[in-house]
Amino acid sequence: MMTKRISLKETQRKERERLILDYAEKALLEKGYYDMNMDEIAMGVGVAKGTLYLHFPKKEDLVYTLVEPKMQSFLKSVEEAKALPVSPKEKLEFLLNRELSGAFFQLLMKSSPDMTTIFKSREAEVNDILPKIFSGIHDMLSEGIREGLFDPELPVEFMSSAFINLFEPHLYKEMVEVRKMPLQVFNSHLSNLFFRGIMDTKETN
Amino acid sequence: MMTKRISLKETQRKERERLILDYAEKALLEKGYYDMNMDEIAMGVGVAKGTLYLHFPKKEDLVYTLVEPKMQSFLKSVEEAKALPVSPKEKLEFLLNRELSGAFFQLLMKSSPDMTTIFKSREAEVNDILPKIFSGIHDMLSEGIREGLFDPELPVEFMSSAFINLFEPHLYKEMVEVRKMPLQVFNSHLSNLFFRGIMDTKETN
Amino acid sequence: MMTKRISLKETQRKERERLILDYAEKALLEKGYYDMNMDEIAMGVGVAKGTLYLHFPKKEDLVYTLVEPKMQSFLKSVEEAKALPVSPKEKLEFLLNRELSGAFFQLLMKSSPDMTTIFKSREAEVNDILPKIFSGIHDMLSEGIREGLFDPELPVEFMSSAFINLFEPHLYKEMVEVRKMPLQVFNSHLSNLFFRGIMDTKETN
Amino acid sequence: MMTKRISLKETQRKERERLILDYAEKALLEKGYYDMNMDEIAMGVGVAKGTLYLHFPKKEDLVYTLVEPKMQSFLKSVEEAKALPVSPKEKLEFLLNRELSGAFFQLLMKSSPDMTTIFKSREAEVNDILPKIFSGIHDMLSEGIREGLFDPELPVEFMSSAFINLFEPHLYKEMVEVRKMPLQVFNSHLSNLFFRGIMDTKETN
DNA sequence: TATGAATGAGCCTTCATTCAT
DNA sequence: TATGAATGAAGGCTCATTCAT
Repeated sequence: MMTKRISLKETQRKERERLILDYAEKALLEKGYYDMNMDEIAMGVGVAKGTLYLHFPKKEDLVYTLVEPKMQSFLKSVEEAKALPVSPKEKLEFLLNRELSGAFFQLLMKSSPDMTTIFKSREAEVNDILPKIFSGIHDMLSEGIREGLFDPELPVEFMSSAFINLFEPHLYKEMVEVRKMPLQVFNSHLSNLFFRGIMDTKETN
Repeated sequence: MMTKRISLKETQRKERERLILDYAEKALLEKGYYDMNMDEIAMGVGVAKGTLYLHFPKKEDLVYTLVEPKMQSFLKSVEEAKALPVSPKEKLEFLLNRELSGAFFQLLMKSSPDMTTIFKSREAEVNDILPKIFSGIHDMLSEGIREGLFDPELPVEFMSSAFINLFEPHLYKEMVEVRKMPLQVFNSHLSNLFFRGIMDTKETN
Repeated sequence: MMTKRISLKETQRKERERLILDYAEKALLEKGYYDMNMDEIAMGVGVAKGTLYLHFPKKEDLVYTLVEPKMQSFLKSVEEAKALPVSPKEKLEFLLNRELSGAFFQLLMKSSPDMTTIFKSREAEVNDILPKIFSGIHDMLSEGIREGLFDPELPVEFMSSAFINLFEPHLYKEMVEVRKMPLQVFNSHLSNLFFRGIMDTKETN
Repeated sequence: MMTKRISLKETQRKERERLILDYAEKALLEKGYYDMNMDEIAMGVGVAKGTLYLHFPKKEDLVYTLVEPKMQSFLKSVEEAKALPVSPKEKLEFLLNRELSGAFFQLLMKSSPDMTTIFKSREAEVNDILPKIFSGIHDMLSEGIREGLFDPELPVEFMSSAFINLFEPHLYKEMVEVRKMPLQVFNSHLSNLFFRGIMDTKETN
């Protein structure tokens, strides 16, 4: 019974935290880090300002809490992709499929000047995650080159940066959310575009 | 004589405005909209803070004045490209070559949440320029499809968004500024990647 | 039986109140009124914050409850001293001995600007106790003057303020707590210093 | 003329700063560090809150700027006293005369728990001044003992702490400000009290 | 009765903008 | 016209106090 009550409270706490994070994510995406303010979030969620600070000691922490699991999930997908017993192209396609609609968000973040502030305050943690993501992708591309699938004249860094760019949310938003292109179709277009782009075509010539 | 003096003053005024805009551009790129502040810009340019407000009534106006000519120049390039008596592919390559190193900047801006604020305050003007840019690109791509060059299965909007993404500054920065890849090489990789990606390859199969 | 249970509860209540007061006293002395906060006290005592408010409706009340018995005890000592069948000098020495190491604390309080806030909220009570303390000391000093022991040229108010100053905790802290001077020695130095200072020495000349 | 204008502005600036410091000193003495707030000071001085921050970057700095010159002036008096070609007793009397009515204030500060905060933020500077004050007084007292004037049985630290206590503002306030005892008379009572207290009286016995 | 999550007033500080000189 | 001191609205954060459980 004691346990039940505790877990009830804990549940409510998590729920509240979820509400805050959801609202904050929306605000962050719409307004950016600086234009979203703690008052407005409190209002939006329907709690007092102080309550936010029970969950997140700083504004930075709230935002980082938002971003961190997305980076983690992305990293996890990268690692799963790498471990698949398929061709590098299929691995990367798996990754695109898995992450395009969801967690790509963090990469938007990385490009925003706002995010620099946040990431600076968590440098150690960020430096633990992001490089792993990049090197995972790098590995898959290198593998593809070694196997003669991808164009050896394109530097791997070029490919990986271009690949990362695919997760940039504007294209996704425009095509899937605005123009209602089915996600499947969007994914296949995107991977076609990219893989035809990096394919080693010399044998064809 | 009167005219001369005025035009002298006017010249000085323009010069100063140039200095302010140059410094502000650097600051904006390095720190983003919120972390660049008017004090710092005044200091950096070597004028008093009040002087900034003689040139730009709001911080927003300063930044918009920064972005606007870049959009205009981009639009001009689009129109020049369209008018060239060459294939659509070559038109788009011309555009890439012309704008990659310079004015793509504005598109970074557009993606940043900060910029939303700025653009909102100038909605009318922005809505006059941006759609023309997109439709210009759209036109060249459609032309390419009609001529059987580009894959008709890829929606034009998809192609154009992907094309716009090429100007996203991260890839450029990483490859050209950090890794010192020559701009020529970078351009050719980029256009290879893109055009192989959108090429109509059915005949090849 | 009813009474017994109540008194048991009452005992526990008092015990807890004691714990709170003890912890708060330490915190108050170390950090002052504003840097000691209710969270920290609750934590330190091992009760919930709300519990503090069952005992003391305001932070001010907690602190006043701390100070008040010390003033009372000091007053009691003054009255005992007055009633002793010995010389005024010995009465005052008794008072020094009795109170130096303990309750002088409240007087530190009085000098701190923080305490002003506290005392203002309890003006009536404070005005009932402090004047009695001062007049008790005043009486002993007057008696000593009348008996030709103390210098009649020194105003009594001067003597009494100087005497009160002896309880100022800095000297005590420095000598007894930091330099480990035995309390006996400290007391005798202090009373020597004071009484030689106020002694009527004309007859010696 | 240029110079004149500059010095005029500078004069006004100093005047304003003086007003702020004066008001802040009153507030600090009346309410203590925490109960005095920047809003109230701005209001009281008749400037906007932001203006305070043109003069003092932090609340702490404002208060420290208040306290620092008083410590410096006290130190200067100590050094002047030491250099006088008179007896140690007369040196210390000179110091009492000079500082009693004015700058002793800082020592009140030192005892207040609030001040701890301020001093912590300026540890280096404070540690440069305060020890010099104490050692200067210490030297004069030691000199007096060596010359057989002061009681060699009283530890010098005891004497010096007691001497410092004389500057404690309560006695002064009560006698001079409340009871209107002339400063001269107050000083002579005080030094009588103290010096009779520490005098070496063995030869008399 | 005891708890501790929730509250919100209040404080310090920043910075775009104004305006007297 | 150019200046830069002055302004004050707005934001992040703290903490005494309340109240549902």
